[in-house]
Amino acid sequence: MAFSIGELSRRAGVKVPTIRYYEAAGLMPPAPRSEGGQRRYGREAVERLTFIRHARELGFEPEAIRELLALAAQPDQSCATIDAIAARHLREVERRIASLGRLRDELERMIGECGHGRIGDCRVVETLADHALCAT
Amino acid sequence: MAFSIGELSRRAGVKVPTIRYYEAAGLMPPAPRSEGGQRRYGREAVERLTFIRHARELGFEPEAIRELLALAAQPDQSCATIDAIAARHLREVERRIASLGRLRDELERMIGECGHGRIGDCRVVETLADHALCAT
DNA sequence: TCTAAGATCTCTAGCGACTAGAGGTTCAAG
DNA sequence: CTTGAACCTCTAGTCGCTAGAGATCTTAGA
Repeated sequence: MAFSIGELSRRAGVKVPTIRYYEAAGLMPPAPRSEGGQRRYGREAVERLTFIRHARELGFEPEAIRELLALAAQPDQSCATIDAIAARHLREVERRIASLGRLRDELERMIGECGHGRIGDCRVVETLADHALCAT
Repeated sequence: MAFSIGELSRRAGVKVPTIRYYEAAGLMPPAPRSEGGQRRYGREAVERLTFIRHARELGFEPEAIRELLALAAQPDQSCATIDAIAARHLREVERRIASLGRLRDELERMIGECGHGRIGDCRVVETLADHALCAT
């Protein structure tokens, strides 16, 4: 039921010192301690930590992650507050999906042309250089 | 035609010191200089720099960006080489799109429930905590 | 043509987010 | 019990920027 930081590290795929760092940075709550002062974790810690890792890999900054985590905790905030925050993140997420979609199409096109025996010209730079993708 | 680093900064939305840092880090090529030793840029620099910024915002590490830029430069490498690199990036991009798609759906659901006058429970953490999303 | 304000130059130092020891304590399998 | 792996805190280092300091270049206006 309660396991060590090493076990949490293995389950969530996050290095031990990084977990301690996240605690110090306020992304993870202070873990309860054993008699001897070692951190003990439960199932929720794995979920929270895995979420943090995925969100980081997707390019979200700690501040944005903090806000998403707060959304999840939602300590009886008003509907309007939650709605505004969620809507803002939704727009950002949609922008990213659009950008990645273009990059995907371009990579697929290149690979497709490769299959037909010729080296297609690569336009990945042009694909993601589009200013329409900028945050406004 | 040839403009300054400040102008490039404005056009690409990247801070001046960051541009110099990218040059030192090898993400941007060494810029040609004016008589007095100031950097001068052309249109391609804006595209390349904007690409780098977008890719960074999407969570790609400098090493991955370097590889994508190399793909774009493609100095007559074999089709197989290009294909392998592009395919690897394609898989990664598809993983990200899938993750972001889930997050989008979850945010939409929350906002939808909000519109119906109640505070929906937030499952964004569970949404991105899924281990199936991990790089394998 | 000259000049002065604003850009740019290099260099060093700082910050955020980790990451890697050092030196000491706790845990748990045998 | 013991003992070795895992954990603790603390300091210091790396990476990707970011912010000065002090000197030089550029350029618009007199």
